[in-house]
Amino acid sequence: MAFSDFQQKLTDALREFASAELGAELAQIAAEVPPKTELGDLAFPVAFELAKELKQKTGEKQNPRAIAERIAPVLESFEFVDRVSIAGPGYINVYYDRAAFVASRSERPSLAEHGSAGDKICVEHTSVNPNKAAHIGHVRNSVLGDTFVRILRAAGHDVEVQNYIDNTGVQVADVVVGFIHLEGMDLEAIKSLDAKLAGEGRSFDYFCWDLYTRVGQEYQQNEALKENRAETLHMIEAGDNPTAELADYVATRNVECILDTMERLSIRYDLLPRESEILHLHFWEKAFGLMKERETIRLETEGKAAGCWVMPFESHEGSDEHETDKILVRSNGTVTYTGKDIAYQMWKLGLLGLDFHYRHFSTYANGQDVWITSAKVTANDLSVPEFGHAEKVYNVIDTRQSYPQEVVKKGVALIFPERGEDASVHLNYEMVALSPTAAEELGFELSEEDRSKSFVEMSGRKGLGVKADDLIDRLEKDAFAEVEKRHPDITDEEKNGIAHQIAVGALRYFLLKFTKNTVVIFDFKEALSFEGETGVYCQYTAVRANSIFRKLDENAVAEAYETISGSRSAVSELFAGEDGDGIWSLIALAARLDEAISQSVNAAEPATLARYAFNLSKAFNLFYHHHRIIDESDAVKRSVLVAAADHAKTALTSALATLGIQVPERM
RNA sequence: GCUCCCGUAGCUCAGCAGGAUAGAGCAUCGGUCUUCUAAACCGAGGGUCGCACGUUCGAGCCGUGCCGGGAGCACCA
Repeated sequence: MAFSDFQQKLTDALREFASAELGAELAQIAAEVPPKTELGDLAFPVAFELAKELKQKTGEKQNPRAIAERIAPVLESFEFVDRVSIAGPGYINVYYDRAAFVASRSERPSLAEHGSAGDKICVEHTSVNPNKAAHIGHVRNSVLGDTFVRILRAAGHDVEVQNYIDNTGVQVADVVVGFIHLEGMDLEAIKSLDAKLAGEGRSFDYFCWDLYTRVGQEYQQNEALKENRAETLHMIEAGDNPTAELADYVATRNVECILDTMERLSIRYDLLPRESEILHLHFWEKAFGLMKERETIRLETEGKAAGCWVMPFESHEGSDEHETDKILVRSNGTVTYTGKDIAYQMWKLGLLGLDFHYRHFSTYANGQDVWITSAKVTANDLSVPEFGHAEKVYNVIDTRQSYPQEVVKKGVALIFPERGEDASVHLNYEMVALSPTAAEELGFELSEEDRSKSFVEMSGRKGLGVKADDLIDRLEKDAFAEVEKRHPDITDEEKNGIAHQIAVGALRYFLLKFTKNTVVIFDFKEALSFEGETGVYCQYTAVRANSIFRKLDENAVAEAYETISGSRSAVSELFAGEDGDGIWSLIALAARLDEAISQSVNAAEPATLARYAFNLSKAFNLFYHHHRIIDESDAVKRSVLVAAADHAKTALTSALATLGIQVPERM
C-alpha cells in the first residue's frame, strides 16, 4: 500500500469522526507533509478548523489541542500507524509504522491499474509549422506535452497523442514562395536538392530555415513577392495543382525532419492530423452548419466586420481599435485558424459526425506506428486504429494563444453544452526567449534596445533561434567528453549511447524544471550544465544506486527483505535509533511518487514531478554519503539499508522514466 | 483603453488547498576521494517574500489599491 492510500483511509476516518462525534461536516480535509521527519509522516491541521466551526455553533471557545486529543486515538487505531502526537498549537502528527512499511517491498503495481478504462484523453502537442527546423521554443512545447502524456499514462489513463500539421498555412506558403520565386525551383528541382543535401550531410529543414529567413527579408522590399504569397496560399488551400503538390512535398519533408528531431528526445506521436484534410473533408462546413443551427455565431452586416461570420465574445471589451467578437469566416468566405480549430476540437471529442481517412506514415524504431490523415480512402497495410472520440482533450499551446483558445473552447461548449468547457483544456505555457548573451553567441547583432532588455524573443522569420538539433548535438558532444574522462576503456559506440542518454536527460530536465508560466530565458551555460539541479544529477544518482546492486549478490535484495520480515523488533529499534530518521526520510520520500504524479496531473504541471525526482535524488545522495551499505557488518542494518536503497532506486527510476529520462548502466 | 501573467537571497527559480524556523540551484568562501562512481557531499555568508491597507487563531499564498515588468486584445497562427 502506498502513502496515498494511507492518507485516504485517515481522512475518511477523520471525516466520519467529525460528523458523528462533533457534528461537523468537513468537505475537504487538509493534510500536509510535516517539515521534518521527526514531526511525523502526515500532519492534519484540522483541529484549528474544527475549533472555529464549533465556536460558531456553540458560542463556546474551543481549544484546538483538546479537539486534537480526541481525534488522535481514532487515527492511532489503524494498523499502519505507529503513533500519533499532538504538536504545537494543535497539529495532529501521524507516524507510520516504519518497520512494517519497509518490509513490504515496493513493487509498483504500476498506477496503470487505478485508471478506469474508456476515459480516453487526447493530448495535442508539438504542432510546429512544417516549414523549417524546430527550435528550442518548439521543444519546450513537445517536452511538456510528451511528459504530460507520460504522466497521464503513469496515472492510468489511456492517451492518444496528436501532432497537428498546419500544412496549408501562411508559413508553408512563405517557404514555397522562396523555392519558386527566389530559388526558381520546381518540384523536381527541390527533390534533387533534397538528395544533394542528404549527400552532404545537411538537412532539408535547415535549408528551409535559412530560406524562410531570406523570404522574410525579401518581403520588406519586394511588394510583388508579397502578392505571390497570397496567390500561393490560395493555390495551396485549393489543392490539386502543381503548387499544392510542391507545398505538400515541402511540408511532408519538414514533418519527417521534425519527427526525427523529436525521436532523438524519445517524443513520439500516434496521429498527424493535417489542416488540408480539415479543409478537403469539409470538417469546417459541418461545424459551420452546426453553429448556424444553434445560433452561436452570426453574420455581421455592418461595421468593420461586415460580411464576416463572428462569434460573440462578451468577456472581452471592444474598443475603437479592437472588436469584441471573434471572426471565424472572413468577408471573402475563407475560414480563420480559429474556425478550423473549432471543427478539429469537435472531431477530437467525437462530436463532429465526420471522420478523416488515414494512411500509415511511418514506424518508430520501437515498433510504434504513426498515422497521418488523408483525404482519400487508402489501401491499408495495417488495420487503422480508432482515433479521436476522446472524453477530454489537452492542447499544449503557447500562452500567447490564450485568447483564440478561449474562443475555441467556448465555441465547442456552446454547440455541445452537455460536454461543457471542461472537455477541452488549454495547457498553456510561457515562451522560451533568448538571453541577450545567447543571441549574441548565435551571431546576431543586437540593437541597443534589445541589449538593455532582459530577454530577446526568438523569431523564425528572422532566423533567430537555437535549433533543437544543434543543441542536442552540442549536449551529446559535451557528454561524450565527460564519459570519455571517466570510462576511457569502453567502446565509442557505448560512449555514444551514454552521451545520448545524458544529453536527452539534460535537455528534457532543463525544460521541465521551470513551471509552465515562467518565461524560460535560454542561456547556453545553464542549458549545457551537467551539475546541480539537472537531469544529469538525477541520472547520476540512479547510476550510483544501480552500481550498489550490481556489486551485491544476485539474491541479496530478496534476502534483505526476508531478514527484515524476520526481525521486526530489531528493525523498529534501528528506526528509533540515531540513524532512524535519516533512513526513514529516504523511504518516506520514495513512497510519495504516486502523490507527485497525481499532483502533476491535477495541476497539469510536469515541473512538479521533475522537482520530485530532484529532491529524491538529493535525499539518496545524502543517504549514500552517510552509510556504507555493502560493508555494513550488522545484518539487520545492512538489510534495512539495502531495502531503503531499493525503495529509492525503484521510485527514482520510475519518476525519471515518466519524465522521459533514461538511466544508463554507467556514466 | 481592456484582459491575463509575473515581482521571493547577488543571479535563475521552487514554495502543494492559507499552516510549524521561507527553500533549492548557480555564483562566492572554506572543507571532503587508498572507499558502493567527487557529474557527488558537508559547512559559511546572503531575505523589509515589490509597497500599503484589509480578512484570519495564522498570509509569500486570499481581497482591495498602488508601483514595476511581460504577454494578449488581427478578416495571422
